[in-house]
Amino acid sequence: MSTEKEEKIFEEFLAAKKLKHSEQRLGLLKIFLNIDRHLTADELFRIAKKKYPDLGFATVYRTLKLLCECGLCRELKFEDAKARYEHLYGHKHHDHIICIKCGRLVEVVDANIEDLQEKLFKRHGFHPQRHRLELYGVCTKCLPAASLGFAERRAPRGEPTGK
Amino acid sequence: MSTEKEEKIFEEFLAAKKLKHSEQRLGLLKIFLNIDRHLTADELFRIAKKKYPDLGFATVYRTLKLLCECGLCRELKFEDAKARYEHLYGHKHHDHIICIKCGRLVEVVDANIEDLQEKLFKRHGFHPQRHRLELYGVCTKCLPAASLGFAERRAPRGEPTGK
DNA sequence: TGATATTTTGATAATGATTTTCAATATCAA
DNA sequence: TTGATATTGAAAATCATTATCAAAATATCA
Repeated sequence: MSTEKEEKIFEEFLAAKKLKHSEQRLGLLKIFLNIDRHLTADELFRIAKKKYPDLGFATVYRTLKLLCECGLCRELKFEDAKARYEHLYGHKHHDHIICIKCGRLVEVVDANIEDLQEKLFKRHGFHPQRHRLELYGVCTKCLPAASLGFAERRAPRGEPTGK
Repeated sequence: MSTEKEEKIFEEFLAAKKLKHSEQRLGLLKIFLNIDRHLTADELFRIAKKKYPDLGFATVYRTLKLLCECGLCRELKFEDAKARYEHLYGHKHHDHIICIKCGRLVEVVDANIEDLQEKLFKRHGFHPQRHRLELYGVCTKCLPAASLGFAERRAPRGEPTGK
């Protein structure tokens, strides 16, 4: 997969901040861009460790932070403790619907909702910066189970259940 | 302030769950209901400690969890690490606008947005459960400062700046 | 009431994700 | 190259939140 455009963005960002290019940084970016799901720092660490056996934990966190700063990555914090990261490679702005039973994640885009959010900002005299919208519900696959009386089961610490 | 109705809800919830009534639990509820802002567990702890010098940390967390379960309290997780709690005493459902400069918080209600969210749930075959909407922007008070070139200053760990 | 069983409590240790520290190594500019 | 500076991995530190546990409080029922 060609990720040159993103690599260039990252390189330029590093240069602009007078930071240094490094094997790990670029390597992590490539690996990250080629995985199309929302990863925790730990998941990315495990995957990247295969290619870079010496890779350290902290480097993953440090690099993800840089990627967020230059707009190639977005940090998501759902209802559980750990942060997840999604890259913006071939994705436009979107919000998320999360199934509270199986953890399934759907990306949604809706112009109306974006417009309305802008209006709310204006109405309260705020200069819009960003927003976060998460919809929690039960997906079709899980609905039968839910209606069989498991609906009240609580996911541990509000974490999207399952995988 | 009369919080009898809420106290009754809590008592009945405890009874239904075969839990015991206790001085601390009711005391915390009263203190919590009489503060009209979004508290962290630690803030509530410090405040309640004045009335109950022996109060322990864990009890505050435990009680807040119970209050959430019985619907008197809602846990909020903004972009920083710690959870905040708001009671639903005299408040209907609302979302939040947060100023990323000063941390000011505004509660917003908008029927259109609620409707649209329902539609999104339906469109993707989800059975709605709850949602979370947070709008991050810069409030009027902070706009002059922002436009003076401080706009790029980063709040620590994404936490709403200031107090 | 009082005895007993069960919960709750506070203090403290444990947890788990993320950050910091620091000495060794890599990168860059001249 | 060289010297200055940034990055790295490992390990320790942080910070919010939870679990543990013995003592105290509360409920049950004889």
